[in-house]
Amino acid sequence: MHAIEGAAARSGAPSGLRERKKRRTRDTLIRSALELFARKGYERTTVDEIAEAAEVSQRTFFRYFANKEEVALAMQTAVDDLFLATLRSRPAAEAPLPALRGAVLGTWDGARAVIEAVVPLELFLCTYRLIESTPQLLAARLRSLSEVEELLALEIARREGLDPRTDPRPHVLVAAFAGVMRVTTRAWGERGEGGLDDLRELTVAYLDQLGPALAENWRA
Amino acid sequence: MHAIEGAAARSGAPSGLRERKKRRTRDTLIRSALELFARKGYERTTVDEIAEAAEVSQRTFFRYFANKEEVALAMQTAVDDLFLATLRSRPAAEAPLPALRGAVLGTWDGARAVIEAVVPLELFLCTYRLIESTPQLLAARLRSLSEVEELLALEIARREGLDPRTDPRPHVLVAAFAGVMRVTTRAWGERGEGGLDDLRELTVAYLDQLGPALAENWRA
DNA sequence: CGGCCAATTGGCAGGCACTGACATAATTCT
DNA sequence: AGAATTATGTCAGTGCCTGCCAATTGGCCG
Repeated sequence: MHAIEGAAARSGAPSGLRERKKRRTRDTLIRSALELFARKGYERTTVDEIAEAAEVSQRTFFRYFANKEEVALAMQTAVDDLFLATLRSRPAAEAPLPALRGAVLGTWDGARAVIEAVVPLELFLCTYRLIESTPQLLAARLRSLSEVEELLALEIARREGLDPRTDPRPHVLVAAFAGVMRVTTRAWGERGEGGLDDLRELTVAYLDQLGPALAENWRA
Repeated sequence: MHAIEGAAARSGAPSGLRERKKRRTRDTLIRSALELFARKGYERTTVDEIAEAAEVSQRTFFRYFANKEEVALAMQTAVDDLFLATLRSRPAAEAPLPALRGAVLGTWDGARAVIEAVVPLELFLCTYRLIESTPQLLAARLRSLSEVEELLALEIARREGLDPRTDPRPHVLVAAFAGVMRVTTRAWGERGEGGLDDLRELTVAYLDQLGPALAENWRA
């Protein structure tokens, strides 16, 4: 049950009053954790402190999140889910690369709402930089992204009617695309400041460099 | 001092008798660890067991490796160092993408010697699959690769006489390239069997798919 | 409304990764 | 050979994470 929620938070909850409370507890844990991380750093924050701030026991924390990393990455995972949903809603006629490009830009537009339903945007931005600068979190984030990549490749293969076991193009395309996206968000984070709008602009700029970068002669 | 060894094992050690003993201890720790991992799995192997198998104390283990992940990834790191060295020895006239492609193929040729100086090749291959299938190790591996990517981008920028802060092409190229390499080695690992020669073939096949995958129309 | 069923939570004990501090042993240098 | 440096061992302690069982809570039906 937790696995389902963790992979992709169902939007249409058929739930009653109980589910609402669980969601509130979860959101409170995320908010408490991210605030503590931003204030004291990731490693200098203990799970006990997070649980206490959210007024639950440590044991309950671990029923909502498999480990300390997961709560730190919770909002990024939410954005990833949004990205996947956006890609799936793209017109079937679109070619693979334009579909990915369009989905990513659409995601940056819609991410604000998803984020602010749980935490202030500023706190999300702080967390973003924290992940990049905390080895353990960066590792977990990259692993999470590799899972997203696999889903993206499967979706691209489905759109094109290909068997991803036979044709390597879906995986190759997604790998190259995801690599560029990582570099993009990384450069965005290093700029220190800048909101989601800046990220949108940078995404366009970097994606447009893919062709030139693969060209043989860079002086041309 | 450990940081230096960890980042890139110096080939020309100006060492005496002491350095040799340290290297022996380190190699023994790696071998003991990888054998235990292959036999019992990564999580079911404790650091105490590794230390005991190598006949040192647990505390000494942590003086050679910052954490349990690092010993599991030690051989991959050695291959990464070889890859960087191979790229640096490429002719300056070569364009970026051919240089990367040539370096990777050269690395697969030379990797055997580097590996077998420490562990049997078969054990390395086992470890490879273990990393892919162990979430914690995969995360650490991906983070390590992202550091390699950064060094690659700096080297490409240097070769082309560019400032990587101004021109995004080095980072973009390396990101796309590294993404394809990840997919390649992953597909190789999923095939279950196959040695380094098969990996070499697969690398060529996947890299040749980069252009087609980025093309607009896949039916052409 | 009362009470049963299922799900959520808390508390406790314990394993394991990892670290700092200090003592001991081994190398190297003079 | 003795002094200085460096590697190693031991010990205690913190923090992440898990299994287990008891207690509480929410949902449902008679």
